[in-house]
Amino acid sequence: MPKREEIVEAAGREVTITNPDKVFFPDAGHTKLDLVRYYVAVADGALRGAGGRPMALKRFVNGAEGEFFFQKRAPENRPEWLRTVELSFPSGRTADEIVLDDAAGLAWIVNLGCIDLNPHPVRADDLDHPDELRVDLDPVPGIPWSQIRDVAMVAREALEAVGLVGWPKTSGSRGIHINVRIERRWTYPEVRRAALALARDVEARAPEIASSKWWKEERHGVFLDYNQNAKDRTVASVYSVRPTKDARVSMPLRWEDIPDVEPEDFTLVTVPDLYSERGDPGAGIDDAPGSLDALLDLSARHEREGQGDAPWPPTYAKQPGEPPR
DNA sequence: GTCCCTA
DNA sequence: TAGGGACAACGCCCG
DNA sequence: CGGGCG
Ligand SMILES: [Mn+2]
Ligand SMILES: [Mn+2]
Repeated sequence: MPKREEIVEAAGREVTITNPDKVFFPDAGHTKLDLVRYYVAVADGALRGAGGRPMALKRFVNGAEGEFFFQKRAPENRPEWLRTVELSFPSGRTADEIVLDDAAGLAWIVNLGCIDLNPHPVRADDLDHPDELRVDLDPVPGIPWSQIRDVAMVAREALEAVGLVGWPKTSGSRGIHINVRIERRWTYPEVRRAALALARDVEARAPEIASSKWWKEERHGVFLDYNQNAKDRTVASVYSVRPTKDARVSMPLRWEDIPDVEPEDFTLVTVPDLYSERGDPGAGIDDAPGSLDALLDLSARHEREGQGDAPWPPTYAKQPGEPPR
């Protein structure tokens, strides 16, 4: 019995899917081909989040329950229509990362074993100026969904206070992400400082349930992970399927729906129908890029009041003004 | 998942 | 030609 | 050297 292959047509191209019947989600029974068909069905929405941006590949070649590895450098053998862009690292090393433009690219990376999409917050034509600030809400173990949702609503108020509009989504795991479309006028360190100022403001508004502290030992409730805005960090983007038993999706939400939804409502099975019947709640994200001026003013105020930079993650060189790590 | 080498 | 092995990120700070 | 953290 030769190994079966399936040719999938997407965006006017034919993409070969090897081992289409391989079970990627044993519990739910979804195959690799199911995953490809999912992404083709929600391609416009998924590409609004991941398209046009360099991305890291997180590969689960043995399915969601298997080991994974990251791959930054695009495979040498790739279709000529697949775009890449060269990223540079502080070490001087470089990587040609994949940039998705259409559903065919989506299908092609799923064939590699990618389950979720992990784009950088920049567009391929300007790798130094993010157009997205990411508010990453990470609950510490044991925190209920109701509290995560409450912190999200506080974050919405804090964003509104500095003239910004957030676009919320379930992370597909336990948390919430709020993406903020911004003008491409600030560098990575500036966007990170803006995210830190927002995290501190949310903690000040809701000190019982929110924390901006990097050290796990000092955290409580929901941690606002400002470091996820450092250069070279990626976040699973909208409509990404996550490697959970039930194939959960990172689902864009309308703010008014947040009180009524649970993360488990959104899966590889349920989302395509929601998408075709109710449309994409994140469709307007590109309409009005915002300014970080007010949030950076808040950061400057924090600095004057004795709250300067906060710790950076491992693998980053010590920054000027950074407290002990 | 794919490539490359070897038995 | 079947099968095994290699390979697929970022790479610093602190005590 | 192990442990920090996504
Ligand atoms: Mn998170
Ligand atoms: Mn995080």
